Order: sequence, then C-alpha cells, then structure tokens
Amino acid sequence: MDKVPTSYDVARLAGVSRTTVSLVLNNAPAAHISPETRRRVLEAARQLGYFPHAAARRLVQGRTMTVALIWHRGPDANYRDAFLPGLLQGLASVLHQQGYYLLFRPMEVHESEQVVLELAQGRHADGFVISGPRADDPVLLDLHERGFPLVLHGQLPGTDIPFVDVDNVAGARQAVEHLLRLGHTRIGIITNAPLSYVSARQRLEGYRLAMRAAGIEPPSEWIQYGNFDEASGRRAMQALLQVRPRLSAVFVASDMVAVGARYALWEAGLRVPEDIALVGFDDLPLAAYTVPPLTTVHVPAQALGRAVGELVLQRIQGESVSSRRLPTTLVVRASCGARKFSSRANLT
Amino acid sequence: MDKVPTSYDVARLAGVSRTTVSLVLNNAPAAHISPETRRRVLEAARQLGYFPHAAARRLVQGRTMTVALIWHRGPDANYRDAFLPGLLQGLASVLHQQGYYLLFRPMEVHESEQVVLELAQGRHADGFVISGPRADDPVLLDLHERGFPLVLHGQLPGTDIPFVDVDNVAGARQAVEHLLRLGHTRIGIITNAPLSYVSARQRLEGYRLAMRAAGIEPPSEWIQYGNFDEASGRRAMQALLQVRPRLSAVFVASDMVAVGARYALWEAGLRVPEDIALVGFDDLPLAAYTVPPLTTVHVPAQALGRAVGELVLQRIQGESVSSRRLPTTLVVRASCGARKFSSRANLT
DNA sequence: CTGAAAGCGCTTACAG
DNA sequence: CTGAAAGCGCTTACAG
Repeated sequence: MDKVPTSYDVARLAGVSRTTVSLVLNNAPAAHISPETRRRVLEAARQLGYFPHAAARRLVQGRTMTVALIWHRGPDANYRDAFLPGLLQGLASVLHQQGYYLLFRPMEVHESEQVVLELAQGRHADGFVISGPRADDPVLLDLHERGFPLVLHGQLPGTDIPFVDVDNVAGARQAVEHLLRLGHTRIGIITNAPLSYVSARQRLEGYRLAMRAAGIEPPSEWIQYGNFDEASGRRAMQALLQVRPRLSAVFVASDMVAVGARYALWEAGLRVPEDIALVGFDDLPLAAYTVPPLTTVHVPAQALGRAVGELVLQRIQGESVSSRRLPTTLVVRASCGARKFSSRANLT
Repeated sequence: MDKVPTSYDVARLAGVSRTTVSLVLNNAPAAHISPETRRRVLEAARQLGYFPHAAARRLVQGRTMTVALIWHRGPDANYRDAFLPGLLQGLASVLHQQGYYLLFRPMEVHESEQVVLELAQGRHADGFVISGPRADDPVLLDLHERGFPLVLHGQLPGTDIPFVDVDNVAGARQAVEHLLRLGHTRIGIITNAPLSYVSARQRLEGYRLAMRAAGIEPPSEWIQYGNFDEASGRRAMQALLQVRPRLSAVFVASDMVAVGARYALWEAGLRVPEDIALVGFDDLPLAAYTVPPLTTVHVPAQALGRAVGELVLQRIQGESVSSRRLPTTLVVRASCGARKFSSRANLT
C-alpha cells in the first residue's frame, strides 16, 4: 500500500509550516490566514489527497468523534432485527451531519456490559447508544454516574439514564380505542412479550386504560401472553378462542405475534375481520401484505434513531437531556374491519 | 467525566515501568515477564479499570483494527434493508473474533466514493466492505490498485476487486428446474430489477439455462421486468396474464416483487398454486407468511457477511484472495404446488 | 527479566 | 499573519 501523505508533505508542497496547514484545514476561527496562503494549502492538500490521520487527531484532541451503538441480541433477536435498518439509518444520519462516526457493536447474550466499559475506558467512542439494555448489570449505571454520555433505546426501569422509546401506553390505547369505536366490546389482548419486558407491561396498560374508559373491566381470561414470535401468537390465540361467548376482536401487541394469531384463526376456520377483528403493533413491512392487511400501530424506527442520536450528541456536548417518548400512529388497514373490502381486492 | 487511567497509573500502582505494563497487557511473545510481575500488573490494571487509549495505540501501531462497512442507499434501499441485519451480524461476528471493530457508514445516493477515499486516507479503517458498489466511480479502482484492502458485497463488472455474492445463476436455475420437475413447461419470469443490475441479468440467465436444458425456448413475452418493489411485480404479472395460452407458473426473481405479483393474481381471481404456481427469490422473513407460503430461493445473508469479513481480513493481512459465490438453497413451501395443502392449514 | 528514550502525526498555546 | 516546540498515550527497538 502506498504511503499516505502527512501534514508535513502538504506543508512542504504549499511552502508553509505544519501549523498553518492545520489552521487552514480546521478552519481555525482565531487565526486569520491570508487568502493566498489558504488557497495554496487547500490546493496542496487536494493534490496529495491528504486527510489528517484520525488517530493522531483523536489523541491530541481527546475526542473520537465517534458514537458506539451497542446492539443487544437476545431471545427477541428476530423481532428487533426488523427495526435495525431504520434505527441505524436515523442514527447514522444525525451523527454524520455533525461529523460523527458510528461504531456498531452487536452484543451476544453471554457478553456483559463489561464490553461498554472497555469501549468507554479505551476511548473508542465519545458516547454510547445502548439498544435493548438489560437490567441486571451495574456497569451502565456506574458509567452514567461517572458522567459518561449514555442514551438508551428502550427503557431500563429504576435508573435515570436518559432513554428514547415509543409511547407504548398511548399506542396500545389508540389501537384499542379504535376497536371500541368500531363497536367492539369483547376485546381480548395478546401481549408482545412476557410481562418482564417493560414494553409488554406498558402495552397491556394501554389496553386496560382504553377498556376501563369504556366502562369495561376485562376478565383475566381475555388476556394472553405472547413471546415475540409467531408460534407464541398461535398458542395465545388458541387460548383466547376458548372464551365464551366469543371475543369479537383481539389486540395483538406485536405484528409478528399477530401473524401467528392470524394463523390460529385460519386453522379454526374463522374469518378476519368478519368473525374476529385484529389490530397489531409495530407496523413491520410485512403488515401491509398479510391477508387481510393488518391494521397496526406504527413505530417510527428512523425517528427513534434520530432522537437517540440527538440525545447522545447533546450529552457529549455536556448538556443534560430528558428522555423522550415518541408518539405512534394507528395505520388502519383491513384486519380491523373498518374498511370494507372484498377479500380479493384487499390482499395487500 | 472522571479522568481515565493511563498506563502510567498502572505502572506506578504495580511498581514497574510503562514498558512492562505494555508488554504484559499485550502478551508480548518475546519478553519473558516473571509470573509475579505479570500478576501485579494485571491486578493493577483490573483495579483501575485500565484499557489502553485506542487512538494512542492506533497511532503507534499504524493500524486501526477497524473495518468500515460502506452501505449504499439507492432506489433499492427498502429491498436491501431486508438483508442488512443478517449481513451486519455475520460481518461483525467475524471481525470481533479477530479483535476488529466495525465502522458503519451509510452512503446516500448523492454522495460519491470520495467518502471511501477520505476514510482510507485518514486511516479510519484498515479495510473496507462496500455493499452495493456503483460502477461509475474510479475512486474504488484507484484505491484497490494502490493495494488498499477492499471487498465488495455484490459484483462490479469490469474490475478485479474481490467480491462476495450469491450464485444468482445457479439459484435461479434451481428455482426454474423445480417448476419444470413439477411438470410445468409454460413458465414465465419477472426479474428482480432492470437488467442494468448484474443480479437481474444473472437470474434471468439462470432461468434461460434451465428452460433451454428442458428444450424450451421462452418467447420474449414470457419475460417481464420487475423493479425491486411490489408495485413493479403487480404490473409485470398483469402483463404476463395477457399471454395466451396462459402460463402455468412464474418465477419471480425477488420475494418483494413476488408479493406484488401475487396480488395481481388475487385481483385477477386466480388461485396460487392451482391456477398459477409461483416461486420467489431471497427468502425474506415474510416469505414464510404469505398466503400461500412462498417457495423461494434462500439467500444466506449471515453467511455473506461472514464471507465478506473473512476476505477483507485476509486482504488486510496482505494475502491475496479470490471472489466467492455462495450457494443458494431452494426452500419449498406451498406456492409452487409441490406440497399438497388445504388453503386453510398452510397459511404459514 | 526490566527500564529510558524515541517516535507515531497531529493540534495548540506561545512567540515573533 | 506564520513558525518552533511541546505533548497527547501508547509501543518498540535498544540497552543493561
């Protein structure tokens, strides 16, 4: 590989000192450089294809201009993967706009938050976005308390580390209110995950709030628990089908789980939405192409990425920030029965 | 933020020189350190939470232990996003295993490969994986010729830059041979993209090879062109439905396009697979949950990521490598008609 | 087996 | 307006 030019090469070619090269290239505000000198330096740099050595800059400036995204893999890996491209896109665009780089670090189940400590202490990044934080590790809290810029994507109960999340309670509530408005009263729920997950508790809470506001106290047999995947949705729906008289609608707090629930209905010979109406949560790309298309709560993955990026950048600049709960929007398709459709014309 | 410990702090606490600290922590092979000294250094480092300053190491060692993933966004952004999590996961795991970090850099349509030059010349990374390379830029070839480790994900015609891709020709051929084996002879094709895309040309080629081997010369009206998304698939299928006598099967060289094609069939009141059999390409997660489930050619995203990681690491180590075409596997579900299914029992 | 010294390529006070 | 010098925190020959 060719040797790469240094600021010395640029200085020599332009006939100035390395100081001047640095001043020009960094647009140093104080130092006033003559237009002619500036031009010569810029031209020399361009000609040599010079870009300052990142490590040298980082060392002397004491900052890396890098944010690390810690991406937890876990039992919900498939589920979360669906959000990765959007989140990454949103985060990267905000960072790039401010001249920051993005270090991507997936974390396997067996790895501990020790990884974050290592990245932080070794100054690989100026700040961290932790996606899918786990509650059982003190490292994060310790780093946060020591002032290290940390922002969570997803909530971690019992800490004051700033987080970004979707407003799960309001989103679920919207979904259920929509069903209520359509005249349903016997509305069941399948959660997206076990209640050990914050999001599952919150979505269930939204369901309860909507029902109570309508004067309905849902009995426990109307509530079943999903576990991220389709199989869990199928099982849960089979359980709900035992309820007598039959439920007329079910809110499934995850699109993937909803796909399994829909399968169970098909197996049981029930039509959607004529026999049972369905509303999902997440608005995964596939939701628009299920049969019938799934009415669901849209989760704005890119906006989450941007928000998380904005917060971590503010933290890096030393500002204090407060957590953000992004609003969701209900996407009405055919599975809720709000739209008239012949099964043929509304496949997608 | 607290000040972070340096090797000097560790040296002082352990009662040795910084040289020794470095030797111990880097497991320097030559220098034999007494077990007692080693233990003291390790203990001191642990106690202080010391990790060497990344920038300082990079500067002195002349390498970053980082690979950059350049992710092109383009007209096919949605399409490619579906592969991002798998690719990223495979790539990151290979890199991590060898102690490398991953820098993620999305590239918008308006940005040029100049970005790669900047990252390379500024020594932000030791090597690059370029996903979705574009043919119209000389920067990549120039960097490659200067010996910079570059590996492409997806092919770039007319260069000898090593690439990793799926074997599109063989995959398409498999798909079509499967339909032929089921007794179909009037088999149409909808490409995944315009023929300006290498993968589209190759998949069409696989189709042609299979047909010719069966003694069938498909007329041009059997061939329609998709353009990544569902809408293009719908249009293309509508065109294919004009063919008389009717085709009995269609190979759609992209699952997303296939979803649109399937929609067109629904609109036309045709059943899958009874009236027209369908085979897709890619095996996106949603393929298992279309109605009926889509028989398709599986593209191993994670394996692509691992392969691309292995190649770039070898290039960084100075080895020369040759491009790799990974095999695909046909996933037989219900849309091809090979599996008996009642429409109810085989929704998923 | 261990330490003193040089040097990686920058930026940044500090002089002039 | 521009240059000489120090220093960021490491690793690595080189001595001892």
